[in-house]
Amino acid sequence: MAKVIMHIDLNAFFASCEVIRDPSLAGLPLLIGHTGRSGIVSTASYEARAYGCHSGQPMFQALRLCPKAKVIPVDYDYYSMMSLSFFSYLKRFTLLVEPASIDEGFADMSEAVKGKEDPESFFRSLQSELKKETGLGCSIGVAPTKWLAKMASDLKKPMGLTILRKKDIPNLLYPLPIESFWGVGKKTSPRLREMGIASIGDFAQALLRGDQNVEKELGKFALTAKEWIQGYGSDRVSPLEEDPKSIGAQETLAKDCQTYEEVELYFSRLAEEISSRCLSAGKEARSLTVSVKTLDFRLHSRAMPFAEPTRSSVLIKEKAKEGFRALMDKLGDPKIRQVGIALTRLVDPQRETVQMSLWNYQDYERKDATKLLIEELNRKMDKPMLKRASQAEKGKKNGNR
DNA sequence: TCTGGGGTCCTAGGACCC
DNA sequence: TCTGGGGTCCTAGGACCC
Repeated sequence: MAKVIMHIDLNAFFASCEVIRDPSLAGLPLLIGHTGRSGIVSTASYEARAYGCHSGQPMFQALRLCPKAKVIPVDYDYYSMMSLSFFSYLKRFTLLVEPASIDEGFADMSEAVKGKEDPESFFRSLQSELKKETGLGCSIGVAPTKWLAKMASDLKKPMGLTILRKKDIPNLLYPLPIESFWGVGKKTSPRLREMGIASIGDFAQALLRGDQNVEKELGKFALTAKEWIQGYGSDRVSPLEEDPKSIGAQETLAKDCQTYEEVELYFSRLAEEISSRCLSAGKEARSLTVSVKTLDFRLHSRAMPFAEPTRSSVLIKEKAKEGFRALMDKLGDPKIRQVGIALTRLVDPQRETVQMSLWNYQDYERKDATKLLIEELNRKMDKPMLKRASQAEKGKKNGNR
């Protein structure tokens, strides 16, 4: 039985939030974003979009297009609050709500629409009630899979509503330019165009006949895309929050730098920040990745394992410094415009005792490894923890998959 | 005044073990 | 001494999304 998946996307979310806070901004061209040397537009209000402004654009370019636009700095904490009230509104209809980002999400409405004679007016009123209650406008896509729902919600903006059935795919999606295929970005679309694929319909045909060039270009994604366009993608809405796989922060430098001394303050800030976010997430990191962006906008990175899992800002900064030096050495001390640190290979501190020791083992000289491992186990582990952890390991090995 | 910051997933290649 | 393949773990870089 086909599910009823809704994708709901808040229109010009940051700008809407600002208008809600200060209604005198209504109807004005607004640019929400940072203004510094490398500021970009996070969100442009629809009035600003009429001038060609859009998110991701350098702020100075947007201002050239629309000099009278009002620039407002991003207030992420406030938008996060508004986002929460948006998602709790959705939960009135179903608990199967999956946030996809701060301003969009999926909801499994299969139960909610059951027995409704006129689903369209049901979604229409869901939309207008949200607007009435919170001031937030949204576009809604309804379809049997998440990908189709996402594509549907993009079809009409703002305040759009599109119900897309499998049989509507050729009519509604095939005519769209290849660029609007979710998952095909600005690197892949020109390559597809070179192969004569200009529309989603062309793309679908190529995938369905198993075009070798296209498959080679897309790799594993070819199979996924083929399923999506046939209406067979995932329809599982999972309300449970996933564990983060990495926690990182980066910052564009006030001016281009070359030495560690010049960027040390940035590293202090970044280390503090990710350390505290790691604590909030209840995680520790087994590795860290330092990255620098050179003047040609290329990103270079260097992974550095910790001796044992940590979230200490002191250790993070120390390790980042080491990695930075190694990276700059390898690159020949280029000028850089951005630095970043990310914590990776995150673990739950309480449950990782055994793995932690095994990890340490890899860090030691091979010849001493066994001895050190035994010492480590004796020193670090209380017996019950050891028992629990090894049982968990056993369970994992014997478990499914 | 050229182009942010938060992520996820994929790929290719290397190290190491059996 | 040479050859070799499979599997796992890790790294660096890139594509994509909001």
